[in-house]
Amino acid sequence: MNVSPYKQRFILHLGEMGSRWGINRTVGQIYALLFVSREPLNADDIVHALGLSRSNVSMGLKELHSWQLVRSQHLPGDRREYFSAPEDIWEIFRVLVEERRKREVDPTLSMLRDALMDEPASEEDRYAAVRMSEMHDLIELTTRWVDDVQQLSPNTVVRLFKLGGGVSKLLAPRTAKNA
Amino acid sequence: MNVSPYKQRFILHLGEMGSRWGINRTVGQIYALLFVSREPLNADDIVHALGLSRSNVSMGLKELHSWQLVRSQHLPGDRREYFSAPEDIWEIFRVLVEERRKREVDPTLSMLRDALMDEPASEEDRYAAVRMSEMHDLIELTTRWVDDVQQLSPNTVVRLFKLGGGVSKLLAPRTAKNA
DNA sequence: TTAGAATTTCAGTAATTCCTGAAATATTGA
DNA sequence: TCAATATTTCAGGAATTACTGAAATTCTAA
Repeated sequence: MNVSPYKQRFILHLGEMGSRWGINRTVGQIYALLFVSREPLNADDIVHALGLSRSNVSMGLKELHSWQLVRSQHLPGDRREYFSAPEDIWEIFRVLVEERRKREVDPTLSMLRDALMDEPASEEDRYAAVRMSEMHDLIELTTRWVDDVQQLSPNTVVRLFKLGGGVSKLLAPRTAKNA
Repeated sequence: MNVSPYKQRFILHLGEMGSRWGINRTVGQIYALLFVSREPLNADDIVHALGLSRSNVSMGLKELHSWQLVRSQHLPGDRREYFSAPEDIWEIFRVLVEERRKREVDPTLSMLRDALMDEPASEEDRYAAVRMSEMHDLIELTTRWVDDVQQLSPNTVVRLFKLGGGVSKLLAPRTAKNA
């Protein structure tokens, strides 16, 4: 169908990358198509643009919805549902980070928390406990920081990120307390 | 075989999570086992501990090696190869971030760079170009920042992360130039 | 060199994930 | 309410990925 070669390249790439992420090829393609489309699309538009079956598109949109990566709306005088990716790239980024965390990090964090409640029964297990708590603490530190930064405005985040490693100069010199 | 229930829980969990990451269950289990083992293990140890086939363990270790997540060494008077996960959790974290970036982000970044060299041929493509460059810029900003922070000492990173959103107070007030 | 031990490769099978078409369900304008 | 249109569900087949055992290769101590 009529997807320009310009868009096509992007769509095919995100489809391939999809499998390296937790999503499959067609879900990646559907998202890519919506991302570069100025106007919202209905399911049949997507079927024709990408050559997928109607049911596959339905399932793909459902999955993207569960990731909160697509919005749906109705156009006046048309009873079909129209889909689009949110405009704001920062919003997209935020949602993506949050959803990946929910799926890939949180379960491990809570499993570690639980497991560390148990008393290790042997020397070996004591070592395992140390390792697991190292992992726990690192994950917790990182996710807390991510939560915190999510609260800042995009502008602040941009300035912060541009500062890069230079930010360390702003930190108070190390003391016995926070060393 | 003799993996304590304490460790078992952790190993099984990381196995399941493996599939949400880019690795499969057995690779996840092998890594988990090494991570909580004080002593390096040889391939047969792993076979017995996890009940996998010898060839599967061999392939799994190879994959972990390609991720730079395991080290191998030889013990005196034993010609078998012994495997371990690096001690330093920060080193592990750094490697993980770097490898995932290499696999999941860099290909997209360079694809976007390439694609954006082409002249969009229509109004539609012009919109696609804007979206793609938004994506490009955000990825570049983020990965550059990650590179930068990787240079800091773990201690500095901990202090920085603990600061969380509070870091914004340290930034110079917004000016016309950096707004 | 060579025999035995350690490791890797690989073809075939098992398991999982993906995708489709058909049928069922839901929605809405008349 | 009904009929037309839109959407979802789902069983089965296609495609992909994971795993195994057997054979090939590599390594090393004697």
